[in-house]
Amino acid sequence: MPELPEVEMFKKYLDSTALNQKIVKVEVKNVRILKNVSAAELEMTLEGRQFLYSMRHGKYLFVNAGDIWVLFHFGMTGWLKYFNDLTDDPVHDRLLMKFENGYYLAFVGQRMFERVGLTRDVTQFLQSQKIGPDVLQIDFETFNRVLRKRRGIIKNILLNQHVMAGLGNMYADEVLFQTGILPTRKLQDLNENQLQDIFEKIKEILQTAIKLQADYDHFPDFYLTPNRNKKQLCPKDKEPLNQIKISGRTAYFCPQHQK
DNA sequence: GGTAATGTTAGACT
DNA sequence: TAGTCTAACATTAC
Repeated sequence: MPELPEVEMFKKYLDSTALNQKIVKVEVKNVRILKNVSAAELEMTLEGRQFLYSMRHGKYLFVNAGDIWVLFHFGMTGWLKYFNDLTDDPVHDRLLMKFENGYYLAFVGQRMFERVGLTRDVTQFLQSQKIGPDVLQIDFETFNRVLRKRRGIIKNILLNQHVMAGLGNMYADEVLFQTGILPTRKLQDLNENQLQDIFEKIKEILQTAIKLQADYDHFPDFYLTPNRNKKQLCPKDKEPLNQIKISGRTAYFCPQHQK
């Protein structure tokens, strides 16, 4: 689920459900998800406050609660659920917040890669984690400057949240497919036009994904993403995609259309 | 039962 | 020293 477009969906979900209501009870169900905070501190800090607004940076969601922010990172399997009846509480509920109106917001995730924490200063938090600029917010100059400092293969650089934040495994493959560049190409071997193309496709793909509510079953026919889990065929010529491991992650690509 | 899954990061390496 | 890369993390589904 959670690359940049999915986190954007979670933001919209939270904004439309859980804002401007007093939090009456907070329960950490599993301390493993806590980042730089104890269960007692998180619970005591949030109880009595309200969520006022939120902002997303890369794959992080920050929710303002007055002079403090709650940060969510959704790992591989995290999501949010707002509900009224406790019997609807998802199995892998890791953090449960109850509001004055009787509704609950659960932070859910099966694999324990999710994280929740507190910060008083979002900018400082991002700096401390060395998170790069949000990929939807940068212009080409910044993109180019940030990339040129790096070496190595292009896919790893696109995935590196210290370089720029938001792309994950699936969308990085999508960008490289649509730009016709092999995931194993070295950044140094790419020319300015190719970087410009990557930059533009990143924006276009992420904005399209957000518009389509990150539901890749409804992505345009020429997108790679819906194919990686299903037929694993290139949408252009219906030939089988190649599949290789890069730094432990599976990269899908079309050997005919990516050079 | 083996394998892979949308992510991050400690530690090894360069 | 700082950037790069791999393995490990935890759990479930196929």
